[in-house]
Amino acid sequence: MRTTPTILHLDMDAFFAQAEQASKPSLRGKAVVVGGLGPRGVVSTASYEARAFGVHSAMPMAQARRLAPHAAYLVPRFGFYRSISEQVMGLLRTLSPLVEPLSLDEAYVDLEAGGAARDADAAERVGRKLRADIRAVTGLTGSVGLAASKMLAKIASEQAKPDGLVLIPPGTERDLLAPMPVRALPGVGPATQNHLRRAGIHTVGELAEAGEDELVRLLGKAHGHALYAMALARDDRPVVAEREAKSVSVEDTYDVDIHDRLRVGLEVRRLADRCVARLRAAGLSGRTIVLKVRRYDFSTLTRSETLRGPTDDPAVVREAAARLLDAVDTTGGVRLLGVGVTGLADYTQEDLFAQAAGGQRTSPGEEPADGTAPEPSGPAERQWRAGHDVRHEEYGHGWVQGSGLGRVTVRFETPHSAPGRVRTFRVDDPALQPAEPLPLVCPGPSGTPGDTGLRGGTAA
DNA sequence: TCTGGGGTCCTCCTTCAA
DNA sequence: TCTGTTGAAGGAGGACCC
Repeated sequence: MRTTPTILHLDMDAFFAQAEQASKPSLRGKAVVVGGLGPRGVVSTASYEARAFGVHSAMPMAQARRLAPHAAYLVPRFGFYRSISEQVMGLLRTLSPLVEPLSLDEAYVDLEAGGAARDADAAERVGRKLRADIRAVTGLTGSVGLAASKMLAKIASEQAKPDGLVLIPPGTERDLLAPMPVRALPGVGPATQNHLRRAGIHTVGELAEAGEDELVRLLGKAHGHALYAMALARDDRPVVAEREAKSVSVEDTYDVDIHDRLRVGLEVRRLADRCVARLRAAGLSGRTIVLKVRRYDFSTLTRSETLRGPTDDPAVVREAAARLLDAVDTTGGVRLLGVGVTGLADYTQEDLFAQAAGGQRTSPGEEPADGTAPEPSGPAERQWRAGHDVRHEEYGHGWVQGSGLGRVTVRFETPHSAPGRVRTFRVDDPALQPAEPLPLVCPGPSGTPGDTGLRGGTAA
């Protein structure tokens, strides 16, 4: 492991919620919850104001509404978040060629590889400037952790949140980790925590004391070894810029359980087509088709079939998925269906199976650019989704605050306006059209760096 | 309370061929 | 010819992450 804190972990603060607050002045300082708004939706991100009510990620939306009934509830706009993410990742790549994105709002950077920093002071300067640049370019805040390994850099950024920077000086790692709960370590979830609790292990220090053999006995070989190393603050994993996808999948949870076997078959077919569209868009094909079924009682099963060769043919994937479905009992109803492809190969490779099948190819519909599921087929009536941008011929730019009963409510404001007024229209009002999100920062000669507050007791 | 969607990795079991 | 061993590959499920 290196001896300088030159691995940087960036984590944007409550990213989706913060982006929505930045684009909607009336929501600033208010509780905002982003997630699925259907009866079975869960919270993707809650703003810090919403977290004060106990709302957090992965919580069922119904529970969030009980805890924070006055919060703004919005559906995610992945296309919008992706465009902000690309700006942030661009800034990171100016620091080093070794940037490892973990998601839209998180990444590791190896500062040493880019020559951006060789010691603690330089690393901290780079971290401060990065936070200022992110604020100037995107208008949003992110937290930075700096340490000598990926694990510690991530723990540092967690401590820095929100809107801060924490550097863990090399040599202090074990003392810092020892009193922390085992859940602070990456890879320890509720099940592992329970396992360890039953063995009387609650903190990272106790984990280290337990010894490697005991952890392997409790948790299995891979997990035991890995956890013991982390408890001793040992982590040699390099920052990896390019990661190849290992699987592609799509799944849908239905608002109401599906009982009709015919309908289940049709949904599996649709999912297979969507999965192949994603596969092709990535220039991939795959050998193993996976069907996922979650039943009415939340029990989940998967069935898979490996073909003789890789395919990206929708007909082949549809047929395999249908065969797998034949072997699944769906009486009682299903709440989720999914289709995936693993065993991926470059799609330039010979597609043996498609050839064997006669090579007939159909063109499934492309996924929307924002990666969300297509609208359910139904009446041709336009759907106004909460939080999405619109433009009105007379009133200008705004966003959908809510819709129902043939009416849509729009708040007219932009990222740079004062909080705007609300007006209601018929859902089919021709003067109202969907619109693209507006930029959060006015393009100007140069941005004004924001607050570069440094927080955390261990900060140098 | 009632649990999304898209992934990765690990473990355990079975089958099959050498 | 029969039996036992071993390793790879496939298949299912679970835990975890954002």
